[in-house]
Amino acid sequence: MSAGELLAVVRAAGGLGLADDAGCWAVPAAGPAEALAALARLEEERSPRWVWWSAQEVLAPLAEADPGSAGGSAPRGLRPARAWDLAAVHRLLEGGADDGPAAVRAAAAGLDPAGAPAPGQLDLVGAAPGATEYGHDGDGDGPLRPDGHLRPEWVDGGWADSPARAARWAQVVLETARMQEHRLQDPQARADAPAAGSAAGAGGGGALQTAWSESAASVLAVELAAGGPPLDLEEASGVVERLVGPRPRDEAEAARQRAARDAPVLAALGHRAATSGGGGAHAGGAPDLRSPVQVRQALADVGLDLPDTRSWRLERLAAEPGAHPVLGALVAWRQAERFAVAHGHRWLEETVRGGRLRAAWSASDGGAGRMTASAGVHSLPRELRSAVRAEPGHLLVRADLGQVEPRVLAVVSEDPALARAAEEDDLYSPVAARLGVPRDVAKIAVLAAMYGQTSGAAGATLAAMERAYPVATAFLVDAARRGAAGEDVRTAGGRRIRVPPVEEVPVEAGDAALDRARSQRAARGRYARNAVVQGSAAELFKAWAATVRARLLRSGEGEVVLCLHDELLLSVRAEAAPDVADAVVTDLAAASSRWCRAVSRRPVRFTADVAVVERWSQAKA
DNA sequence: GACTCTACGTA
DNA sequence: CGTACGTAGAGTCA
Repeated sequence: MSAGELLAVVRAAGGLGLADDAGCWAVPAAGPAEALAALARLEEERSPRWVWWSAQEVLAPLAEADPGSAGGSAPRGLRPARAWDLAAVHRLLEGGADDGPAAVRAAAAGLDPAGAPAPGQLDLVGAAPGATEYGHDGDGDGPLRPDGHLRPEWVDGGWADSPARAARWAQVVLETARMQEHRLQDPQARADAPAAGSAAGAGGGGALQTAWSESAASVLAVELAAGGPPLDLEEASGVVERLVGPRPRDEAEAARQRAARDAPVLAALGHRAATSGGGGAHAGGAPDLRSPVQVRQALADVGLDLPDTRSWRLERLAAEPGAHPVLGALVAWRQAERFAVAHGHRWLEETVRGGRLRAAWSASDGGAGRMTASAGVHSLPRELRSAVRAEPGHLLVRADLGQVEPRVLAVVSEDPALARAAEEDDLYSPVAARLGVPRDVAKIAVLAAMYGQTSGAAGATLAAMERAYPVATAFLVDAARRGAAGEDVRTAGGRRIRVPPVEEVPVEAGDAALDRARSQRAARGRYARNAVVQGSAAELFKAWAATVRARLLRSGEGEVVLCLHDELLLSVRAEAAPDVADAVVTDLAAASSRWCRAVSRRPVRFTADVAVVERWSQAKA
């Protein structure tokens, strides 16, 4: 077996099931530590491409069990160099939310997903001994039903719970990967929604590359969950105290603090503050500031009739001469309240453990397949970023992709003029020259084209955009057209973006129904138009992140601690930081040119700002 | 308890 | 009548 050959693995109570092209076998292991040792040995000796239902399922328990993990917060457990994640590839091929084994197998085998066993469903017919239609199956309790679907008893886990059975389950895992591989390279299998780029749509190596990097991102997501951004708890607590006050010792004190925060706003509204004592939010008829309805009414009572109470509206009014004092007070209250509720003391207690921000990470979420994180890690307020701080002996390397979405648009649309603009460090300056408008107008026009914005200043420049970059514009218009018709689209790497079907409206329907249908179609169009760019950008980002991860894995110099759509944050040993910073740029060049070759005919330049910092908040060098 | 609405932080 | 995400509280329905 040479490096990179597929090796399927399944965990079971008494050990592991493994399968490669030569067959399947069981490896008994008394506990997770023994299982980890066995897998680590295989990684060392064979350097395979690991195949699993999901990285999460296999890797997360091993990380927990790693005996070398005591004290350290670096990634633990098995650190695979290569993976094939059936769930990740399934999401790529099919879209949708269900990426469990039953759905994955059904799609890979080209079976009707409706026939797949639902979770918890007993397959009485298939499992019944002597059932005639399955009588030819000499393996009545095997992993597969004669119709090709998985047997529900195996899906639920109970029946694969010995090393020997796990080995047979691993055989199924391997076979499913081969099926996915075939489908990835078969244009017929993906005729439902043509790919954005040319190469991926035509099959070939491009699709495999995407499957590999999406699988690597899946591994990275598990490692981010076990690691994550280092947070200086004392410093973070200081920031929170400064912004929302000291940590309350009990609920009564918390209520007093809330009342104290409310008081200035209520006073400006002409109300006496509610007396403390939790629950009595409406004392003296004062409005509940946390209720948008009551706030709007209260503002109306002082002569401010507003359509809603959004902060940007309040801020604009507050800035006017002679503005009502409640406006400024309310804006300040909103900021403090928001911070207290979303990133306050309770948040610190719940999400910081062992000096790291602990979150659940998903490698491909939402419509477009971006990485997501829970616990508000992706919406960490700027004020807290100074507390994301390198651990002793380490430094942070932060790297941002520059203008990634218009560059990605150049790739997926294969627009030669936009690709030429991407040669510049600042893509928008040649675009501005070509459009004959100032740079900031050009930037708005490009973004508006990608987001489907038609109103305001951007709308006026759209026509110029269309003349200057007809290929890119036509690409976006076509994606929007498909979306508006309720048809699926695909990203550059071939990710299927499911577009919900549009509602049919009978001709005799009233104006209101027709308006609703029109706005629904427009919304679907904007969604699809944006998703092909945003989703393709997510793929490029993950290819880059996977390349960086692989380098850090080989060198042992550090780890990825945060992925934020177009930004990477690494924790690396201090002495290695300058070299790693250089390497991240090299890795982008390698990953982006590989990605461009895989998904299109046109190379496009990508850039990154990289800096070595102690704190995340520090400016790029 | 599950759901929608409003709101707001990030990209 | 610019996209995506996660989160929280108020309010509604069952």
